[in-house]
Amino acid sequence: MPAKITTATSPDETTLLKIQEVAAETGLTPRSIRYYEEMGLLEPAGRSEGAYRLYDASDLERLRYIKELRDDAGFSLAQIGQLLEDEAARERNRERFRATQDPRERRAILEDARSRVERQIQTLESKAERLGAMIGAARARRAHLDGHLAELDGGPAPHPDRNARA
Amino acid sequence: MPAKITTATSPDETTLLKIQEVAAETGLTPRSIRYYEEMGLLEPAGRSEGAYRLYDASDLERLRYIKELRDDAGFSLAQIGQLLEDEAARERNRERFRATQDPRERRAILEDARSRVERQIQTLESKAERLGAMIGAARARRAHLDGHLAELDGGPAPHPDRNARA
DNA sequence: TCAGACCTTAACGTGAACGTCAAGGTTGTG
DNA sequence: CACAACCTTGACGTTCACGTTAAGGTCTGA
Repeated sequence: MPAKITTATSPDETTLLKIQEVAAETGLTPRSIRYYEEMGLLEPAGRSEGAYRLYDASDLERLRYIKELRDDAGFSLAQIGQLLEDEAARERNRERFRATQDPRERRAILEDARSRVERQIQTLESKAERLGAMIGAARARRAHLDGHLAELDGGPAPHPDRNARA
Repeated sequence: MPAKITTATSPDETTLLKIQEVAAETGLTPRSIRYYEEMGLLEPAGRSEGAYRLYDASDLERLRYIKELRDDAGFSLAQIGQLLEDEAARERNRERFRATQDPRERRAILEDARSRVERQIQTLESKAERLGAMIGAARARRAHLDGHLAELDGGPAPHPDRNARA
């Protein structure tokens, strides 16, 4: 029997992984995973009787998301913590939402959630925008080179400015 | 007289700045600028008689580029070093290009330069792509919330899936 | 010419994000 | 039940990207 759960939320015990398995699955190291927990970025779904950390599918998802934010977006763990905190608030709001029937309250909850997501989008988009500008500059350099290459190929008709986007 | 130059390349002495001025201009600290030099990311255009570092316009440009790569793209200084090394190779190629008349050699130089820029673009684009995916996911969440809000507004006609992009 | 603001190198300090090692407990397979 | 392979919690080490301080040289305006 693959380890009993001490937590209440045990959806399906076959889906629970030990830390090294999670590491293999996510490409993180066990140390990093523990460190993220230490930094408050996640809590394992449960613990075995012997206090082994046990992770479920949503934990994996979260860890992959953390890795994306770290590697792809280049955020610090502190920033990631902020983003995930907003995520957590979103979850709590879902509860509050289901708990009430009052449309006015529901609207408030939804709008709060929306503003949080909006902020995340803003954060990501500003990064993407600046990255896009850098890509644009690089493409311009490439276009310039292409112009010179074409110049070597055909006649010397530079027509100095074409091919702005890929 | 604002400091004599010890280097051969002195295009216009009025454009030369001391490190603190460069710091104010670029938003970096003097320490960071020296550290980047230490890491081989740039050399000041010249030195004063008393060995003060003196920077010209192209140095500022380079430093701003470094800052962009660091802050916006989130690259490590090592990665930035790679990108700038390619940049440097590009410059050397420009010299080699002007030095020859042979179309075959010119073509080779241009194509080498193009492949370097292409690599830079690939690096940046892969980052932008993954960032874009994350933004897409966030937008989907926002759309979901918007759906619920509309549901509260008008009649309960969810139509669950619209508004994929901003 | 000289005071004060700036610069130099050298060296040590710091926070983030882990790596690594030690000492011991847990699991599950033979 | 033995035992290898995993896990636990410390605790200390390491790398990166600087910050800070020390001891001294340089620049410039009054």
